[in-house]
Amino acid sequence: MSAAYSGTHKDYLKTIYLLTVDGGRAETGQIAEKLRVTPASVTDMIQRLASESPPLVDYQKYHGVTLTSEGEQVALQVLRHYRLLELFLHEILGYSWDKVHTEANRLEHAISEYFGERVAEVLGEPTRGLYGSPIPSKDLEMPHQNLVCLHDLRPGESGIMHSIWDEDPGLFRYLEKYGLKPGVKLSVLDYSPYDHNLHLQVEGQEKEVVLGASVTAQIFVEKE
Amino acid sequence: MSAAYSGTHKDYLKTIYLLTVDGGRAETGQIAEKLRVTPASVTDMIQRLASESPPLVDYQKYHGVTLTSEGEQVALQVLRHYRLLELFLHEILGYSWDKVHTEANRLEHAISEYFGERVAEVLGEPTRGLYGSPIPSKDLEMPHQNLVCLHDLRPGESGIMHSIWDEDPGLFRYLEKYGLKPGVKLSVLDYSPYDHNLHLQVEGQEKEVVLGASVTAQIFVEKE
DNA sequence: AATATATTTTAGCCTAATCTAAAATAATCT
DNA sequence: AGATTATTTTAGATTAGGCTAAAATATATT
Repeated sequence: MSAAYSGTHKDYLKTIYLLTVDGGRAETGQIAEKLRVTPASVTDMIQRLASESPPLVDYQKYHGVTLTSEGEQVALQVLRHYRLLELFLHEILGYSWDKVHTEANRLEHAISEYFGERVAEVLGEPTRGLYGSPIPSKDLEMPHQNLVCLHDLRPGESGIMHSIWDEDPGLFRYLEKYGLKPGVKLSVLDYSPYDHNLHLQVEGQEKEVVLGASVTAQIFVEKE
Repeated sequence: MSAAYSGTHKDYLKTIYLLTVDGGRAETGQIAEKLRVTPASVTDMIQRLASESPPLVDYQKYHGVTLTSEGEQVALQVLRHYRLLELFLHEILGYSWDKVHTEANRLEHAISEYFGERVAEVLGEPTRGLYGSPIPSKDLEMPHQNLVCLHDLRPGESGIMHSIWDEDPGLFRYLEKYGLKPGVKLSVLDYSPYDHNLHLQVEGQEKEVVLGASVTAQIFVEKE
């Protein structure tokens, strides 16, 4: 199936995917930051990705990139492996949240297709990974979901906590203290337009939870 | 503990270790063959390994290398990870014998120290891997064993099948047909000096097993 | 001991992925 | 609109690891 793209190629494609799921284009600087390389290196790599045949990205000078459908296939494949690995490290090898990220990244470009599928089977073909992140299926379909940003919910609306942007373990642990973890139901009690705080009723919590905009902007919920 | 040597360095060190356990020096050509690179590349790499500080190999031009004790530490560390991985792939992920080898090799230089130790724990801190290969302990001691080559046993002597040289899955499956696998007791019934065949009594087998020199030279047994 | 063969080393070159510094372009602010 | 600031791209260099072809050394054979 998938040709043998280098591990580095794959990193770029995964990153671009993540930066463009919401529809925009991925900018050189953003990619550089995520990948911790210089913008010059990104430009370089992007141009190589664009001149593969078939091209893996659509590149417009000074205006960032999007994935072509070929690029997206590769990205989804990588993302599948990556998220399976995260889950695997946590569930089978007992890794803590914090350690999962780096190790999965390193392993990601070493594992074979076969390894990925073995892991998937051992884990019971999961469709959700850590932090509730969606795992593309074997034939690279993203599990359907009606996700909105918690920040955009208003009083009376409710949903199920799904995942957090950026997979930041620190934030994750912070939210856990308020009973906020993937799968938990929540509803919005109040919203104050001045500070953009949201007052939430969280399933299993007595007291209401108040979160600021910088936090709610990070949280995805599946709307009911 | 161990500095961050590159994955390629580690491959070389592991290979050199395996080629020198029996006391000799590893020759450029042998290393090249195992690693499937040209002899020129090997010379190059060897020289780099020799000029690390501290040096990882003892190199004498035109006369191959041995590991320094620093090099051996690294090699044992790699070997530990490698053999843990092999076992892990087989036991936990259900890999067949044949597939284990390549995947373990690829994974080997991607995994962290921590990963290795997690795997070790999940497997129950094993001291023997696939094919009965010895796994260095966490503090890099090789499990003690009184190994001899089956080829050197004579009528009346006996031992326990331990492992095969080169970890060739094909040969391994062949031997399995005669009940010969790690842990099985065997004794030598007869030896013919003309063709160097050995006649064996194998535990659990009715008929005696006759093996040629090219096969017995590949088999290690733990002498009683 | 001299030659032939085999192995190892050197020398020079290549590619992928990165970097820095300078040039080009885009975005922002008065 | 023009000037300043920020971002992106180019150009040229570097490093690791590998290659080929030719030179050096060792080993084997007569």
